[in-house]
Amino acid sequence: MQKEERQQFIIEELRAYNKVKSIELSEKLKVSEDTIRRDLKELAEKGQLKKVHGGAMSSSFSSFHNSLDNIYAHSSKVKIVRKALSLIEDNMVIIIDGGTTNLELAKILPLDLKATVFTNTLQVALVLCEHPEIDVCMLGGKLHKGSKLAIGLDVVNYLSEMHADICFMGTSGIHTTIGITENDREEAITKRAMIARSSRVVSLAISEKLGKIQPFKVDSIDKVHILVTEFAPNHHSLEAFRNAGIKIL
Amino acid sequence: MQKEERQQFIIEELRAYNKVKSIELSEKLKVSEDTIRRDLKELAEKGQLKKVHGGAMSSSFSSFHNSLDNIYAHSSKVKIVRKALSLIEDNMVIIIDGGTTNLELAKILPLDLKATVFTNTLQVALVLCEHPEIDVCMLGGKLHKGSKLAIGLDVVNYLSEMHADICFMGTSGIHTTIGITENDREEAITKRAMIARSSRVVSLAISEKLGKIQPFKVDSIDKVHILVTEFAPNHHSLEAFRNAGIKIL
DNA sequence: AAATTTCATGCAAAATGGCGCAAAATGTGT
DNA sequence: ACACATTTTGCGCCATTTTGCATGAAATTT
Repeated sequence: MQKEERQQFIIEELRAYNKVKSIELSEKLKVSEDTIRRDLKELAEKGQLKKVHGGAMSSSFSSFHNSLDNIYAHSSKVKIVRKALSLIEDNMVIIIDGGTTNLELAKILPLDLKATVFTNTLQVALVLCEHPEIDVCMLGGKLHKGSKLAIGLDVVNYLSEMHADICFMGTSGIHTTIGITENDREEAITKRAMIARSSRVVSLAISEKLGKIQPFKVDSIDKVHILVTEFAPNHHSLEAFRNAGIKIL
Repeated sequence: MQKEERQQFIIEELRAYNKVKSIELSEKLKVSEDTIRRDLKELAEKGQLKKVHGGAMSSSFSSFHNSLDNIYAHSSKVKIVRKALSLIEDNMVIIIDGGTTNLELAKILPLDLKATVFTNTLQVALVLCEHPEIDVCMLGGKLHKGSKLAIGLDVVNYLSEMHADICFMGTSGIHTTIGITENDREEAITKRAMIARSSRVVSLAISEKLGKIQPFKVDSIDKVHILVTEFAPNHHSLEAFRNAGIKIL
């Protein structure tokens, strides 16, 4: 990957998210942070972005905020997806479900990852289109407006004909005895189908979802193999899940 | 392998990937890197690409030149979709295909329009999610990265089970005798399926697509019922299409 | 205040670019 | 068919660019 291409990518990231972090860029682009820093310096001199501690932001956006962390308020989700990244290897078949945490996962995937990804959410699909080595398959069907994801019969039908190595589940509620729950019936059914077609099920859940119960049951707790939260694995509130036989990351 | 042939190949690679590396070209073309360098130098002097360290990039891709003629094209697209709007009524079943013009159409749809819309493009689906009265159905399948739309067997299968009142076709090339053509085979097949399942087919085409021919045939010209361009309906360059029995808007 | 993270600088290794030259290929006129 | 000019190509040599690492300073967090 040459310099110009990298810088082009940085500009695009900036257009999309108004902010970039040096570390994340270096992970995505597989170069050292020094190189990223040099890129940012050059682009800053050309006036194409504004450097800030830890990264850069779109120069037009900068007047409103002056710290990256204001923009990165969702840092617990970033923590989660960083950990989840370790579960992904080249040539996997991956299902990525809806939810903002899963969207963060898609954004942080290395640019050169080779994989086949099935997703029912529009934004995840859009982000993955930027990855040249990933085969993206959109699970089609009636769209749920709020969450911008496809749900219902069409998705379930499609899923029934396939199999994935790993499934990253968005989580509205996860409870040690009740299991996984959702607040929409069709969404619950869709998730259940995803679980059924995956060798491994990973639940990405910010801590506020732990112990929460939603109206519609997705599946029992033993279907979840791995739980990833922003807490350290030995955190006390994860005790019950560990006892339920779930691997904690 | 002749020089011209090589340089042609480089241009094509550039069109496909927007970037090329000298080493890879020298391997693919079985010549020394020096030769490639000389080719790139010549092409750069002719303005057909932009040389960068380690290879070259598509010159249009990098700078604002691109965005400038986007702005120019944008105004004609807005003209087109304004006219196309008159074709839409409440409670219709609508297919919206890919392309930037169709995206403009989606953006301009009245917020209170009641309709069922099928689309295979991610951005159109996202825009339509903001419309509370529109049932949006995403046509799923393997995604074509550049155009961010679902193409291929899955889409065709899904279409075969439905029927729409009207279909807004993105247009890469439309020619009075050759018909509608596309630059991707699967995209062509997908469009053909859309046409087959719609009572009325509308081609939204900025003038530069008129008379253009792409490698893959979608369907014959008599499948198009209505043609919408930025020109006034009596414009001379639309004469041939009117004679072909197409209604001009 | 201490610990961690990020930044700047210098440096060396690796990759890439540029130039001249000679061999090979191609074109041209007789 | 032959000699000669022109173009194209590959190689060697060296300059330049790029990159990663080490070190210490600066900024930020705990």
